[in-house]
Amino acid sequence: MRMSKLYMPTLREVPSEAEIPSHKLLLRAGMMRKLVSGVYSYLPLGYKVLKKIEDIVREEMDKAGSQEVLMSAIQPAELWKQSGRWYDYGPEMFRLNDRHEREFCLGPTHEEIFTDLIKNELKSYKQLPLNIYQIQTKYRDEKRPRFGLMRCREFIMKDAYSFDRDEEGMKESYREMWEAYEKIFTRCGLKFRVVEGDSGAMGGSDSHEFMAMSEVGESEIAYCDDCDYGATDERAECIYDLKEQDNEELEKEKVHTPSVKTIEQLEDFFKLPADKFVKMLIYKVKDEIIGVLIPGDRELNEIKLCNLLEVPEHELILADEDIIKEVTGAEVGFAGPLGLKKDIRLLVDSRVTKMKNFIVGGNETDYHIKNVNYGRDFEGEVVNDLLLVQEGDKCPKCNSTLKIARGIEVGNIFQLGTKYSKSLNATYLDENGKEQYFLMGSYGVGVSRTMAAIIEQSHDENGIIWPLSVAPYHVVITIVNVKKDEQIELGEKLYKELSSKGIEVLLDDRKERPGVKFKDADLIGIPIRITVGRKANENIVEFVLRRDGEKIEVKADEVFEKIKEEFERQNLKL
RNA sequence: CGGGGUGUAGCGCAGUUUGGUAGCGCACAUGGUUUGGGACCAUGGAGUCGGGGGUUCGAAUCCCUCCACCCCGACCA
Repeated sequence: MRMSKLYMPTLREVPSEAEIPSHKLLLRAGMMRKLVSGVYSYLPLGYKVLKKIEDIVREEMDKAGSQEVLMSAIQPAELWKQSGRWYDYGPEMFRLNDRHEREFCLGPTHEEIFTDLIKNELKSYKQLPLNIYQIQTKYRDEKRPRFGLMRCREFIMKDAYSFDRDEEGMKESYREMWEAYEKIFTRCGLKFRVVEGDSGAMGGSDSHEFMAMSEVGESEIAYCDDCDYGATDERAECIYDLKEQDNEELEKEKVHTPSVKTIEQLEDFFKLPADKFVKMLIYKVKDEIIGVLIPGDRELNEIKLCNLLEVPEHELILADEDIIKEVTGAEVGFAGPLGLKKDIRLLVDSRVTKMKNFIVGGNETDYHIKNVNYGRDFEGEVVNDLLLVQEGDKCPKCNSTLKIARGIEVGNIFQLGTKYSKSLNATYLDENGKEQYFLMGSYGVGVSRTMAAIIEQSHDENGIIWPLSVAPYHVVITIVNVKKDEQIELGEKLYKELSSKGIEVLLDDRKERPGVKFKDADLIGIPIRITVGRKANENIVEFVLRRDGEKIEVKADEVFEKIKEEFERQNLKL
């Protein structure tokens, strides 16, 4: 491709809407433009990258035995009503009516549609397992689209669905997808971790998330360097040793604590560390009031609480002032398990039962009670673990120390079980002619998000640094001065030669000053640059790698070999 | 959806406090000089000042209202 003809509107200045590197660089490099909030148009360079990522996904899915199909983005409401998700999905779903007032939505995901597709024709156990996928546009009316391609309202996703006869088969399909995903993200050049996820709203049992490690990631994960354990913060099991506790239970005592409400204020007032306190959080779940007791130095994990109570997250509401007053008889900040005005369900994190002589709110404004002990002074439903992990907690697998990091969720895999086959009545006949529900799995890759994740992990102050596997072009030939015939001739010659050998080449034949060309080449992140300049008449050019910027002079007829070396270094065939 | 902020030429911004009819840099066009890391000079084109309503002789500026966009929180590929 000749750059004089390429539609590549690069920007010197960053549009003020962009905050993170991938968003800024995609705009500056002329790879995409915003249409409206959360919806982007892909320009030639950006679309090329997207297609490269798609092709990697496609190859690995095909190799794993999945078959590609293409479904519509527009879906009838009926199927969603059958699965119940028409109501559960909420305002995230783009809904629309046709001229006959029939209801539709723009698909946020395709479990219902895939299940419906196969259920009338996939009838025998002999046809199983089946795995089908598509690469297609998804729509989610996000509460807050942000960070460019990171959280969009329209995005490109690969979604796959497996259908198996039994649990064992489903697990096998799951494992195959796991392996395919590891290959996909490795080929995209991403540093990633596979972590346990919370299956929450998708239903089903086991799930894992593929996290591209990045500071700007929206998910927090806990992981272990000494083994392969990793989990999202919502899911991670929280294990830690309590500090040494008193041997004897002391007599409890009411203490006047005027206006001392928060844990920090209490630490200050009592001159004691946060782990000597127990805090009580009060929640409203439907019509029930629930008190949750956890150690003062820890945070509650609301997802774990939701899973325990078997309610969706939006039904768990932190109690307001009025409810707290009603339950405790005191202002906010003095809640405790002793002497509650109302009989409420009390959940107690197991760690609290092991603490001795701790301090709790007195259920009376400006009072706390010290030397409180579980069992002697109060009782409740003991729950093993309701806490949010912290850096330094113990690894549940190997007892080593956990670390916390941020990640971009670029893929996930779910074991769905029979959730959708049951609600949509999708069955096959087994050897005995008996109807059985399919065991399903669903597997997503955020294709457009992966593009952003690659940039987040691979850029510098000058622009993007694409790995060869997804770069829009492998090589850019920069002609320093287009008024010099020998430079043009050599550039053109190399352009033809390399192109004919299967290398994707950009020829910078623009009538621009060299500085502009170098800046653009760096910005758009072409992995290899061949500079044709001063020594063109000696048949010598410069070979530069975008990732380290080191320049070496090579003879023009050795360029191909040098390029080949770099392909090999990046584990690519040429 | 709650909290905060912004909206003036394609992009980045000034002008708004104190009303007087719109400006700077980049980009774009033309001519010239330049040519190894975003050149310089000259000339030029480009604006419903987010929309609507109001106050006023007069509104980018004051008031009301609607909208869009961005950031922080709860959700997800």
